Amino acid sequence: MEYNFLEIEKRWQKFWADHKTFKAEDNSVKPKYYVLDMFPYPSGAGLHVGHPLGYIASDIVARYKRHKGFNVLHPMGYDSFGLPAEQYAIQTGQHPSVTTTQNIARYREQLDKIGFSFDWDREVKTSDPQYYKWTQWIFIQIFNSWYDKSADKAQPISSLIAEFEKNGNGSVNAVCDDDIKTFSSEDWKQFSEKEKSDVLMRYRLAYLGEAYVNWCPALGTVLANDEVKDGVSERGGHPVERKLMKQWSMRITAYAQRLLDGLEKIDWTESLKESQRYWIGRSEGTSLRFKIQGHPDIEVFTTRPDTIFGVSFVTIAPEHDLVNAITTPAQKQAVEEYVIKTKNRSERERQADVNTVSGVFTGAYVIHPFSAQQIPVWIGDYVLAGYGTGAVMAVPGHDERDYKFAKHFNLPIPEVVAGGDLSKEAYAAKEGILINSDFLNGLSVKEAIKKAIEKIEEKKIGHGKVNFRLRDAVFGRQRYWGEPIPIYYVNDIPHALNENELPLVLPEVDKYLPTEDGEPPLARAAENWKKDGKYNYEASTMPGWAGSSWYFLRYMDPHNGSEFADRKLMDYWQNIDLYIGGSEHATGHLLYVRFWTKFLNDMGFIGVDEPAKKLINQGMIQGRSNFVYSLVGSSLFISYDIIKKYTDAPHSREELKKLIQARFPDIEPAALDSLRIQKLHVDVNIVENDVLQKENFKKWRDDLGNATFMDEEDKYICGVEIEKMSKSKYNVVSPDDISERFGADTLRLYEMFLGPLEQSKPWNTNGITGVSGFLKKLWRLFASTPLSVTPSTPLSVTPSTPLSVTPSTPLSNTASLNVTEAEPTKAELKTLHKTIKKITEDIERFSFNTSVSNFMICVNELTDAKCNKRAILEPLLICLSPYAPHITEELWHLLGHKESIVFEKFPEVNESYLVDDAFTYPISFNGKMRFNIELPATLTVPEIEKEVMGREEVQKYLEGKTPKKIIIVPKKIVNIVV
RNA sequence: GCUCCCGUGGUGGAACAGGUAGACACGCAGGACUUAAAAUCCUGUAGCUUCACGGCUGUACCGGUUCGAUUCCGGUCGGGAGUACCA
Repeated sequence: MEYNFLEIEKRWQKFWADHKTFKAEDNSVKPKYYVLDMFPYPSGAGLHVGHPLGYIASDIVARYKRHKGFNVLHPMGYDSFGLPAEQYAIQTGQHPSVTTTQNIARYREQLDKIGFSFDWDREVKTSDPQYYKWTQWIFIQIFNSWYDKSADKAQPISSLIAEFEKNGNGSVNAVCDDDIKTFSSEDWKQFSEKEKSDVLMRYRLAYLGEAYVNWCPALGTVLANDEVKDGVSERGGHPVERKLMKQWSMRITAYAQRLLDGLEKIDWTESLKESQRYWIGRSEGTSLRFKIQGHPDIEVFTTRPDTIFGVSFVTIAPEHDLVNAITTPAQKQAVEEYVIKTKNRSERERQADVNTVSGVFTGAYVIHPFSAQQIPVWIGDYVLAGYGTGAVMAVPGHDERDYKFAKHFNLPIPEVVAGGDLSKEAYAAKEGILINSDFLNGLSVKEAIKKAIEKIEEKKIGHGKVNFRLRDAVFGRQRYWGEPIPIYYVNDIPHALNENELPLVLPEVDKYLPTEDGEPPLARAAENWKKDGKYNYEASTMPGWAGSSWYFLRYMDPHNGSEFADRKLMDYWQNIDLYIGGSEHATGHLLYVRFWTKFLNDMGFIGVDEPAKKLINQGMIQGRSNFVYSLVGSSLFISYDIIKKYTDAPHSREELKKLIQARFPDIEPAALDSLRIQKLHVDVNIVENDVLQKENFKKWRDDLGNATFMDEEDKYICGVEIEKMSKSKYNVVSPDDISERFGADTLRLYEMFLGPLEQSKPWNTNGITGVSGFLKKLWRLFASTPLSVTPSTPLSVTPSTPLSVTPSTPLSNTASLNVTEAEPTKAELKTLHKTIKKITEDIERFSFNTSVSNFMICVNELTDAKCNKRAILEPLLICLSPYAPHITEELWHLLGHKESIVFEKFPEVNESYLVDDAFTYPISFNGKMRFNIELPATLTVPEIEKEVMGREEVQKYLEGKTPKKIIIVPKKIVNIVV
């Protein structure tokens, strides 16, 4: 009987699908467990071996938890809106939905071959109108809300309107735009409809507002901060510039503090929490107003109010509102030139040379609030318009950037905190004693900060303030392939659609490009794409992160047509117990999904305020590229080991020439003469253990048919480098190929065996024979005949057995196996229970690589013991089934079971089998090992001490001296300190 | 620059709470079976030293705490990830 994995895996995958084995129950008395993978964007390239890594881990946990008696929710879906499908559409004219559907089908086919236990009935696709109907609905809820600081939660906008009508906005404590004028209830009632709408817009959590955004001209759209890396777009790498635009945004800043606090109670990795903390960027400081003759005050934010007497100038951003107003006629030209210059610099240039100091004097002066001195106002692009107030009080003595600026423009650098050497550099440390600072003199920095805030508040020129680095999230995208924003305009006033008008379905367009006058592609929609036939819809669409910000909830009730999900179901499933995905989503998706969860919780739609209790970032699997070395001008390929030997020094190159000439006399003289060697990527699929398969290589490309090889012992060795897995590098390994050659179970085990889940590592197929051999060994434990007298009769197990065989009538029967009903020995029970214990611990702490090792140890021991007893093998199968579901299911049925192994209870550890009769203690003196003593394992610590001290060898070593201390670590060691 | 993570054999990696470092696997070497190959099985495999028993050195480097450190603390070097004029 052979282990025919291809036939077995296909058959069981079909069985599970037909029987809906992995259906999650909505009404269950069992405890729930929700394991979720970050759903993929279905790209055209299909899956490579790196993609399923996290899915395999989550699948193991899901299957394990089922064995442990949990009702498991383990769904999968697709984040199917996105840029690549749209760009493909622009090039080919093919509708993105067509490409997306094809890609999804391909993904599904590949996923199915790995034997995942997903409940496919719950599949969601963000581009499905029945899904994005509810994305739009949630958008409307956010649009119809404002953030009440007093209650510290979102509230319906109707409550704000009621307050305006009653009392105006005087006592409203909201997170909103910061330059809203105060109005009374009478004022409010006088406002026109448009004015009312504008005012409300400044309070809404989803709002249309003017803001500096990341504009990407090449993509023709705005991008969120997390979609921009190093000044270029994350997708495509196009330059990005700052642009003032009217855009839909989300007031995520309202949730900054709660997003920060929430991190404390969730089990995510420290590094991930750290990057979210950094992204949110809370800083405590003081807001402070400087008076300026004839103009509104200039407000600054500082974390160092203690250095107030060290201020020698004030710097404002080039985009600051007051730039034009305060500039004196004499400076007007210089300022204008500077402002235009900085505006034209792309964000990337601006970031690239952060060390170049630039700025210009406005000619204006502010008055120092305490010393009453005149302080010059400068413009500098090191001050960012978007952070704080866009203005800083410059303290060159104690801030590096101010220091550089002052040095460059020869401005005074007063010292107000003792401890540094200001002739060399700024002293920015927050320690030291204040000097030259009037009422702050002699205080420590900490005390001075407190005192300065007191004085500032006393003078009513400012107050203590917390600032966040986090900016509101731009929500509109000038793209086609996204959710339409459910807004229409009547006389330029935006209105949200009603629930019964959803979904607002994405209209057909003739082209997927912006219109000639720069409107987003949706503006190309036919004339009749209008609300009630006359009102224009919003033409921008939602960003990629909209659909993924709540999908974990939709899985709980994916087909609900009347709500985004039923509250009862959401209360049962709560939130994700284990979430697995890449760390690249740390400051994007993972922040937005927390934001929406908190919002939905505020509004009472859901009962949880964090989406995931535990999160694991799986590492990236890199590609392992192979190279061949061609002699330019010839068809000769030289093996890497020869290249390595002969290319370092010039004289060895001469030797190489001679060598080539000796072995290949017919070589083209010109090629030999120049001896240029070109390194070329070679498809890793025609390389085995870094040895080139020459025949396949010749067939790989047409021009290689007459390739000749120079190598040693007929082995052409390829060069190796670790790179990102990509088609162009010919280093993509497809999971399909691995499954075909070794089986899906082997693929699953090997991906886990490769190393810790969270670590990035290169894919290397070389080691796979280890796990493949392990499964064969396991099979032989059941099917071989090491003990039996008569070999098992070979049943009709031809590999071509048709799939129609229903697994409830097993392919063959127990007779074909060689498993006995004999009583297991103590040693066999120990092997089994040791394994159960280790595996349980391994899974509970997500250490999948060690658990694979532990299975191998177990099977090795059982093979050595020639153990083929049912009482040992059956529990082992259950333990292994989360990892290698197909082979275990097959053997389980061959053992005569009718039910799927999926529903079996996970075996419990019986500790009594693990207790040894005797235990060997290493005895050390002062930490140095000397010898071992065997003692009964049941002894208590004092008994061990007594026994050890009674031994002749110990006494001999002590030579009559009394030990100072005896340290006994039960089951480990006895250390005697002399 | 800042923040976080990590440095263990030829390789991937184990060592979970400070207690016999190198489990397990790959690779390599030798052997068995075979006409041969594949497959399978057995033995060895950190370094130095010893005929051998054994001994010594070893977890990037330097130092500390401890009877005992891969593990804890301080410093240095090297690698990776995130982030970047955030006042």
